[in-house]
Amino acid sequence: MLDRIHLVIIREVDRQGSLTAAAGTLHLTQSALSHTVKKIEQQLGTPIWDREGRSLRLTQAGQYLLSLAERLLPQFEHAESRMKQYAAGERGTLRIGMECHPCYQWLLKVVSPYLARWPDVDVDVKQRFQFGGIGALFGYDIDILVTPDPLKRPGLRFDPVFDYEQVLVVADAHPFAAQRYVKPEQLVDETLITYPVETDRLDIYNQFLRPAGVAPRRHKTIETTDIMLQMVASNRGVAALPRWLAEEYADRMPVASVKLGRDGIAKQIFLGTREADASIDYLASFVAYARESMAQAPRPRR
Amino acid sequence: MLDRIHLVIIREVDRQGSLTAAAGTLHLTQSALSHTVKKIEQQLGTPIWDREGRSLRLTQAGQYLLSLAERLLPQFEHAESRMKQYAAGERGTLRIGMECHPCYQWLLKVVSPYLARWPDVDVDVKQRFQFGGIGALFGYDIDILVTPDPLKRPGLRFDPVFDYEQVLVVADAHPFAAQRYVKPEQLVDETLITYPVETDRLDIYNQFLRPAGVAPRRHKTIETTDIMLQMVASNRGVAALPRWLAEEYADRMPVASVKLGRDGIAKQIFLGTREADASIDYLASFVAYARESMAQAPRPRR
DNA sequence: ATTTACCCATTATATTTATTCATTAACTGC
DNA sequence: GCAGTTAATGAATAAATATAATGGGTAAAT
Repeated sequence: MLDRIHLVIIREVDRQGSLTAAAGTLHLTQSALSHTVKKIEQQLGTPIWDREGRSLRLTQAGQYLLSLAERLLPQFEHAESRMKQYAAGERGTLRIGMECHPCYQWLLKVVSPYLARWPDVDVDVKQRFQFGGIGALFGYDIDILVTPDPLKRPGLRFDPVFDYEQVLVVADAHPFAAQRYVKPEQLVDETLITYPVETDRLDIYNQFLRPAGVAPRRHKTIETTDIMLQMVASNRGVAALPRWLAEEYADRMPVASVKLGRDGIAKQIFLGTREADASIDYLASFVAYARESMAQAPRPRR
Repeated sequence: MLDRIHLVIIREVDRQGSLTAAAGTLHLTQSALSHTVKKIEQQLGTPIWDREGRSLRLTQAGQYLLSLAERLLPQFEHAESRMKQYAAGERGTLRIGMECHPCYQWLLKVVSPYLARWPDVDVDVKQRFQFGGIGALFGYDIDILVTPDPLKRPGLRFDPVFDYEQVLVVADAHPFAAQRYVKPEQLVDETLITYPVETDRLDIYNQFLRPAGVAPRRHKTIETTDIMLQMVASNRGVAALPRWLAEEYADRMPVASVKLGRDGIAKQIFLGTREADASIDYLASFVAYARESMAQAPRPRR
């Protein structure tokens, strides 16, 4: 029977590059590993590695098993840590996935009262996903997904938690700062700074530039909001961010917000959860906190 | 260490309802099971079942482990059958998921030459998904998804394989049969027959009725295409189906197709695959076959 | 060409772990 | 209360797993 330990071995041999090295990290002798490996290959009826001289290379079957291992082992590991938490009388870990760069600062505000209310729940935030946020939700890598792109799918549920307006942030000294709003065409001579994601996930492209058929002169990507705004402040480019975030920075930096188009760009942030988790109280509670935390925020039309 | 066998036990005890019964199906004695169960609960540090008299009830921890088992065990089982196929020199099993009721008949046409070309690949078709087609694809329950709703997500890839027109099928005797096309308003006195899926996945609602703000007098759902068309033939209602499918039936049943709206409703079918599987030749080959099989079909504008 | 350092496979042996048998205790329904 | 089940336990045994010691092979260094 293909067993967890076999997947562990396959993964570890792949990571370490050799049976001997893997034996070390697995606290086994090389001989022991050699034996189990031989046995499992016999049981499966197909080799997992091709022996090439003194090194191993995964066969096609082995590659499949490795991908299986990478997929299943984290779930075992998470289950075990969860059991440990049950044993210790704790409630569990809330794994939050973020698909929305600037939301991080908002998240912090929600998390802090939440942690106070649920002292025995841990919160873990992930920002990188192999198969995107939805994939992570389906794959049980995270329990909650923070995203601006909800995606109604059977088994998933998305709750809007707050509305905001996406605005253009420019230096105080920039001519746009005095305008009531900017038109798409005005950006053709600007440098646009965004987070490093595909352009078709950027609203300023989807809802502003692309419909008008224009593109900025240059497009730079920057990971962090702080650096991004420093660039904007020093007039090296313009950026699109949520208004509430821009206004926070406006207090301490020479930047100003301008509407994107006459009506502005209205956005919403959603929390995605699995319907199967509906009965987990501390999870539902997080959604409730998130909703409340921004109940007072401006609500542009949908 | 939480192991596969433990998940098997948890699942089997849940299915059988008692340790003794589970021991039977697992080919173990009751004693053996009792010992392992005790040991694993010790290792995890938390009970999996509450002993209530002589029956067991899952604790919260146990419920989590059961859901883990239902999620992971099928993957182990599939991996093993796949290994068996490698061992036998076969290529594998292509698991096709269908999210498109009437596509079944089209699929048969693609599968038959495919099976001839890949005699050592098995094909398996699934039509029910716990978390929808996308979830099944992410969760490695299927390898290919046939769907009219592609969904660009990281890690997934969708290829259009054919275009078709969605038409209204009515009885020959029906007044619509003589019209060049029907208008949405004309359906208000009709009974609409569809497959049993949510209305927001039905194009006749999304692209025809809802934009015009009308609804049919009655809405019936039927699982199978044959029965659906017999209902239509006996003038008990009208149905929306692909033109190529309707025309096949028109040869042997008194039914006719009418355009939906002046321009008709253009649709496409996509095959979804995981990008991680790009190198699996027999999988890519299926997509190629699917594409070719309908290369001669009419291509309405996108 | 030879040495050195690795690496994997094998055999026989030792140890640990899983399973069974036999028995007890506890519960359910009659 | 009794017959019929069910789960838990302890000691004995069977089975699986790990180890030590050794050998053969490969690649890089001398």
